[in-house]
Amino acid sequence: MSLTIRDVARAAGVSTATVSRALVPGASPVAEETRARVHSEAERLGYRANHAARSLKTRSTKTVAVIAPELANDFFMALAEGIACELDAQGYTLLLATSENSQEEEKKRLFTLADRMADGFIVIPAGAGGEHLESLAGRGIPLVLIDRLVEGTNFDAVVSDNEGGACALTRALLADGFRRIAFVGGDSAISAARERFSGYLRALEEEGVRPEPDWTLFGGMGVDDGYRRMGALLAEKNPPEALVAVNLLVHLGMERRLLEYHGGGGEARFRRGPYVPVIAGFDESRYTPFLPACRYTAAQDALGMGKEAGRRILEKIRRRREREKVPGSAHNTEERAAGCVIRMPVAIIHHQSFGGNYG
Amino acid sequence: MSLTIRDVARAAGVSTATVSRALVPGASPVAEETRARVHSEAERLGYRANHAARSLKTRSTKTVAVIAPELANDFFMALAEGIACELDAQGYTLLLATSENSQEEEKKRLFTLADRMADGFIVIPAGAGGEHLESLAGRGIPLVLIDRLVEGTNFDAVVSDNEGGACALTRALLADGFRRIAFVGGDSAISAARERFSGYLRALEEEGVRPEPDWTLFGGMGVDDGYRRMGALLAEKNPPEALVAVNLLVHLGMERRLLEYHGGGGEARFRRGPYVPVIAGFDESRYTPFLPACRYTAAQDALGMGKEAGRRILEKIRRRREREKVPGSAHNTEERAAGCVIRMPVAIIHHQSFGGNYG
DNA sequence: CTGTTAGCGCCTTCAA
DNA sequence: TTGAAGGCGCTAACAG
Repeated sequence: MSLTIRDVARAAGVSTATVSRALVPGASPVAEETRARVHSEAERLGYRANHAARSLKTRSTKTVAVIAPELANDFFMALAEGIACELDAQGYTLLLATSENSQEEEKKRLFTLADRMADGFIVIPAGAGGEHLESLAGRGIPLVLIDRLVEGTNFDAVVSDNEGGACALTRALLADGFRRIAFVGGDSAISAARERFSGYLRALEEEGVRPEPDWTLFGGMGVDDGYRRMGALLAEKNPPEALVAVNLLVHLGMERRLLEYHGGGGEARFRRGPYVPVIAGFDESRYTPFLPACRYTAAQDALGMGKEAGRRILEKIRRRREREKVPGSAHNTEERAAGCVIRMPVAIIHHQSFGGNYG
Repeated sequence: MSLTIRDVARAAGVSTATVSRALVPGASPVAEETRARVHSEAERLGYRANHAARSLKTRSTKTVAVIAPELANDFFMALAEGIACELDAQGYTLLLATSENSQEEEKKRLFTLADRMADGFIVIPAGAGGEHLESLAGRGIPLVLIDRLVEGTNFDAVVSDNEGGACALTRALLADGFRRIAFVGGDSAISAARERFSGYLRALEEEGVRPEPDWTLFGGMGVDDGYRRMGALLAEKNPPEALVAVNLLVHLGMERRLLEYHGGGGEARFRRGPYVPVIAGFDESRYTPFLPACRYTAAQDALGMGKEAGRRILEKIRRRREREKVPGSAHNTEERAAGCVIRMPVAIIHHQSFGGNYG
């Protein structure tokens, strides 16, 4: 059916070996004239190399797999776009898959894609377990984590300065005079959530403020979770004046619950209501300016994080290939450098145009 | 390095052919006892089939490529999740790539992925041109469009009832008593935009209303475009009372511009301002309840569309394989059935809880 | 039901 | 600088 290297060889009057050499950039030397002829013939015939055959031979697919807990998530996809940007520049293809927020799925995907010989992986871990990741790394497959760390492991990673961001967010609320501040949402299996929580605690401690025990319960990372926790807080006799949301989804759920609480009848409800809290939340997006209770957000540099992770994985892939070139180096020469964690700064944004002013 | 089928064969005391037959589900008959032994040995050794070798032989990768204009887009990713859901169920892998809103990129990606032998493609076209798509289809590669059609082509497609949705949206505004209604955003290269615009026109005609010429200019599909168009409308001496937004991004830009216009100082601005329009827009999301001017949205069933497209592509892949089984059938037996376009209904949602009430 | 055999298309020593 | 030849791991005839 389709054209092979042999067709090109015949057309150009050379051997298949020469065609291969002429077509692969970094290959052995070929006479300039020959190379040109091969290229023009290949072009003329519309030859396209068979990727499977090449992979079978070279054991490389020029592919990096990215596994995200979900696809319909602005932040994760912004990370993915950053990664894609870096990979494209190097002729690599991005393979995007979802773990559906399940470690079991994550593991399956990971192995499926490893079988397909992805050259490397960038993973946003769905949970706390890291055995499957270790197992990949044990096979010598390059891996870098992004956005979240996995406790007890030592992988290279690119994450935000979650602790610092949450601390800054909380400090901003304290500086505004609030003392009764709750932390909403979170999941102890997710490093970003733990770090943000501890940043919140640190800021409070600095000011000698102690939060109510009820206000420091984790409650999940989704919209529903924020909705529920907000509902619980509304039921308290003396609710917090300000809130720190662990992420945008939780933040959104909280705003939704507040909207309902205030009766949803004309905007004046926000002044009329007995309870008007202020929210500071992680993640900035196109939508945060419209969230009524939102006063501060911590903006992560998702694109930058993605690019950084892309660079890291390409570097590891390159090093691996080099290592395997040298037959002398046994498998135990396997890169065992300590996992290097890059923390990217976050920017605190003050939303004064909307929600910041009704309090 | 890694285990091959031969290692398993040796361990199980059978030939490689038998191992292959035992491991592939739909293969030739194998004695139950043999199959069990092969499976247990494969398991014990931790054998994993080499995908490249298998693809090289079978010319199939069990992969469907999805090309979207961008990744960080809730609607596109919701389509992708619908597709993934269907593919997973059939043991196929989703390969997600982005065209970065460029036809040139779309074309490159398409060919790259075709070389990697994706078994089929689901494309959200970035623009109006369809030569590259035709070229793929000419090679007999299964393809279905989603969300947008390409003029002058005849591919299978799954789209929303854009015309009907926009018409319903506009009718709702008319029923509320508005007569001066503008259409904002759009791109003549994108079928969904054209269809929505014509739905808007139809509703107006039914009521004998004629829009200002300025109010029917397309102006792009992004946030910035909505922002700019809204700015232009604000500058008019007699601006429209109501607006139909071509999509959520444009809608968002419009809301942003309105926010600024009203001065961003406390919520009372919405009553104080001289100009308080109502917006009806395509796409429902978690955020639309918070958009102050938003009264109606047309909710597309993205998940359902994705699933439908997934089913369609798998069906085409299946048929293609069958067709190629029969050697008698020449290439011209190639499926040439008229492209079947499925139109999914949209739901009109009334946002009364927030923006709908201040007008 | 199972083994033998012959490639799939490409890259890569080894010689020339 | 180029050609010849072998094999990557797997599947699909064809015999047995």
